[in-house]
Amino acid sequence: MRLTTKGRFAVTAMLDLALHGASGPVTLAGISERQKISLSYLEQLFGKLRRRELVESVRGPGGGYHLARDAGEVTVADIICAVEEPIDSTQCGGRENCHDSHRCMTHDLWEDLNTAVYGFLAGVTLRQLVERQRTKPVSLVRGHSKVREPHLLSS
Amino acid sequence: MRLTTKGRFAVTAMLDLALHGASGPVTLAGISERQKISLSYLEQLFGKLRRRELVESVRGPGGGYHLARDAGEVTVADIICAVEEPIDSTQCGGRENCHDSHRCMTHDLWEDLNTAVYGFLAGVTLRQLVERQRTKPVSLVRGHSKVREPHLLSS
DNA sequence: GTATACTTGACTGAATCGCTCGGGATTGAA
DNA sequence: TTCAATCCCGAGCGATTCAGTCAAGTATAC
Repeated sequence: MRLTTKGRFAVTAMLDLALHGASGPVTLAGISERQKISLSYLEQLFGKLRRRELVESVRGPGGGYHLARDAGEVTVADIICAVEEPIDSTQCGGRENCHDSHRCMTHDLWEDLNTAVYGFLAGVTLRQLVERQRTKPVSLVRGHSKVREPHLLSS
Repeated sequence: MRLTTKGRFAVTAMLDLALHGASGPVTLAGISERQKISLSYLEQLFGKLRRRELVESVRGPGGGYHLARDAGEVTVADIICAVEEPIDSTQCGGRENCHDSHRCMTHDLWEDLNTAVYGFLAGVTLRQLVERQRTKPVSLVRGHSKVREPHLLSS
């Protein structure tokens, strides 16, 4: 599990899709304008999201994208895994080439941390993000010194 | 908060340090050999770890590195933040250039996810990893019990 | 003095990131 | 039937980061 701005773009775009998807397909041009993400870059990202069956496309005029599943069935982990390059999590590969007493220490350690982070993000659904976005209208930027929303953590 | 193999190398190296630090300073050459990480690359990583005051160095023959604090006071998040490049978490920067109704949606969303992941990793200490490594079969890191204040994650 | 070990900085090939460009293919509407 | 909107796809590009090398230091123990 890798975390870069690429994943953030994808999550942002999916959230936009969920927010605007009520009235028919959402165009990438719209997302591009609202979220200030390059249209061509969005096309790349949505190619991956479509291949992972997180979104479905409607071609032709009036077309666009819509979620392939209910927002409650799509997690942040799904989205990030769809677009991020896979990380090569092992150098010993769980195979033969680690011999000494610290065999696979690296592997186990990182795999566990990885799993934990993944599990965390897999507990956050798009629906949660949508609701959080709707109930918390935008005012706070800097004054946000509060502890984070508990429902994001409890997963 | 970015997650790549670089952070994994650093965590692995710090864990090795914690495991072997009982009998004096640990040399990078030793870590390199045990963990199969390039010595020169370790030098770079430990330069950053030292500047962040996570480790201290002892020069000369018999020298090496040791933890600057108790293993229970060093978290995985500390280590990763020390070596990973900072992610530019905003394009609107919380400033003027986001005008429409979705102002800062991106910013808030990602910052919250970021904070949550950070908080999770900040709940895992080096000591926990050491103990888990020593008593092998213990299941998991999952014990991030309490919510933490998200003070300084933005940089 | 010399060997050991940390310290620093420049550099490099490969990969990835974020993005552009130029073309397609498909479809609804005029 | 034509046209425009929209998705689809691949090549390529400049910048950055990754992971690592190389070459020089400086400090210290012996």
